Amino acid sequence: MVTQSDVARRAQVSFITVSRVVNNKGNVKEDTRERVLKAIEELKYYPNTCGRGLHYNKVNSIGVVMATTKEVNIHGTYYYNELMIGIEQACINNACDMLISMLKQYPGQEFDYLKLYYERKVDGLILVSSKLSKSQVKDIVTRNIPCVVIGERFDKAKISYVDSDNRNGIFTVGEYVIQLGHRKMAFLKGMGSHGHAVDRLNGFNDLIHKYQLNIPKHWILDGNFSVESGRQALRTLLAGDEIPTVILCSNDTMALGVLLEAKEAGVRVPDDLSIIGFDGVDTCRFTNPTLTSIRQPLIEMGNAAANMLFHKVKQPDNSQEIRIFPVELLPGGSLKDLRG
Amino acid sequence: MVTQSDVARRAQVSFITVSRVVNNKGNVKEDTRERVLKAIEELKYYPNTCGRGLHYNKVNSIGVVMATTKEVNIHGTYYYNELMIGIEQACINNACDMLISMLKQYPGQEFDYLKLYYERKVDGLILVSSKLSKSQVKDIVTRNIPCVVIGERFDKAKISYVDSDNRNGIFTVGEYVIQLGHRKMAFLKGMGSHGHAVDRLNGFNDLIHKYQLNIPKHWILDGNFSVESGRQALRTLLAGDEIPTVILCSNDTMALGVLLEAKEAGVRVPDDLSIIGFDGVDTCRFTNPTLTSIRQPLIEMGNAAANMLFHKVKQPDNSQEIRIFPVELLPGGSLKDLRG
DNA sequence: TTGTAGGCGTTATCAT
DNA sequence: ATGATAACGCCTACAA
Repeated sequence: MVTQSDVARRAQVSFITVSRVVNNKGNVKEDTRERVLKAIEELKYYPNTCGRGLHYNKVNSIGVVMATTKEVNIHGTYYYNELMIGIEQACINNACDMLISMLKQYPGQEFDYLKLYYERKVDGLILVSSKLSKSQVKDIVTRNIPCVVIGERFDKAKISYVDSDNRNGIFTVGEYVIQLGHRKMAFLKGMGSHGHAVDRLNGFNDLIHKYQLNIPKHWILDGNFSVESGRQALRTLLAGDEIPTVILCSNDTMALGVLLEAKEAGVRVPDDLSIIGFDGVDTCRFTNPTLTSIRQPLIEMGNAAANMLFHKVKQPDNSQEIRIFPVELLPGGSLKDLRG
Repeated sequence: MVTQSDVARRAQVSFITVSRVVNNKGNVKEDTRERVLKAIEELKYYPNTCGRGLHYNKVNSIGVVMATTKEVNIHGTYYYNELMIGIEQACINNACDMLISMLKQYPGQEFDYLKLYYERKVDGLILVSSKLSKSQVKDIVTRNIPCVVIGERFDKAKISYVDSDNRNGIFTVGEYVIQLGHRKMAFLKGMGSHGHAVDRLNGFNDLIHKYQLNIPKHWILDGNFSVESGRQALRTLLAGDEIPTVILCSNDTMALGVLLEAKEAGVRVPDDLSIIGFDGVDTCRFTNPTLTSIRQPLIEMGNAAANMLFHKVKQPDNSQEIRIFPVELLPGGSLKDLRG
């Protein structure tokens, strides 16, 4: 490894002069400066992050933490990927690298969201869909740990977060669907451990209350965000004596499952059944019919979270910043207008 | 920040004893050990990566470097994402974090592939589709820098790499297409700066030679891997007096562009024109007709590269390891059988 | 303008 | 079994 001392020896100066040149401090004769720069170039000297980090207590990386089990591929999941696109852009603008935590969740074990920061592997954290424990929340607040959560809300603790308006989104889209003449609506839930899945379900319940919809209990279906659980949901619906005119799904992956199953079961979409997804993944545009969905601005959300984080890293305080992003209907062929 | 000294003070021992406990060295009385562990727990002490890194010259992260311009979102690109899924799995198994380089490529400037390693931000590098300079190659070899390249080949220098058999893949699929009765074939190129784009073109040229195909020059089309360049390619073809029966595209994104443009231009797929992509992206399964493509086992490739890298990190040497993965035809509705 | 001394948090070596 | 000391590479404060 090439150190400042190596450079110093070659340039015939003391290592401290090298440090000055590297950090663009003044007080170095132009002559010496050039000799040092030449030596740096020749030896390919790079400042050692550990050495620097020890001093500054900063390493110029931020961490992205997603509490998933070993089976989930972060990079194979649309939701995470879109967020990362936004984070990525912010990192580029802040000349900062992005460390992905490979820590995995195991049942019955508290997930260590803050590890990367405590170890000083990163200067701050983006916590995606994180269920923080009371003690973790307390640590973040009292120790001023720079972090921003995406997709979970903290209304009691002063933790900054970014989220989309899931509840209101489902509600608004639901109202629109009702205007199109639908009353027989099914809802495919996501995993209850995810805050946004809960919010979406709540939005649907809001709808039921406001419009006094009479929805059979078994039309509120359990799902786990997978294609297979979408297929299963449709099979469950078909087993009943009546089927709804539309099914709202808590994510697109499940909606695609419903669509695939419908094709195989001879259910015509949208004539026999309308399908609405949630997320607005690329694939929506290519299915037949195209998939109507609800789009969250994930890229912007990731970007906003990262920018908030960079701000915190520069000026650590325990102020709480909150940003809620509206969702929008992504029109597609899988939703039928029942009027006229 | 909580240091070993803090723990030591609380546990009434010297900081060196704390170090012993943390690293599971022997020579600590069970009694003291427990006192120390308790203090660690209470104070939430975590070893500082910088401090450790300085000593071990290892930080337990590997770097993934993709030389792209600012406009490209790594996490928005199927090719990179699939590779990362494979890398991700290997990282999990090796309890190692994954640092994504946010260094960007600027015209007329040599890309600094090795920065992350020289800075000791990571213990080794995965270089994706990297055009290394002579000097970089030399540095890697002489300094024993642990690194593995994906998607570019090094036959003169002892640099380890993983690649798919692009050339032979296009050739083999081409032979199959010919067996189906096609002779009028167009080819949509990728950017010449990418080694695999060149290999694919070479594979097509092999085909032309072996089967003495008489392909008009303007059926070998320029492309840049984007949807738009796919659309443009079809417009170019349609402007000619004759159109081919099939177009082989250097990636799926362009093939999707051709498909979209065909729909708008009233060209029936596959009756008027067969389309074959390359990559096997998810979207292929959802288009109408489904897209025939050529699949590279990107996940396995990423995984193999990462495992090779971990091996090198553990035992640095300048041995060269090479793995070439076969590609396979991904059947779809966009390829017509012209026989009978 | 340049150099010396000390410390950041950790671990290895050597002493006690 | 435990502790003191030095070293890793770097930077700040002070001295020359």
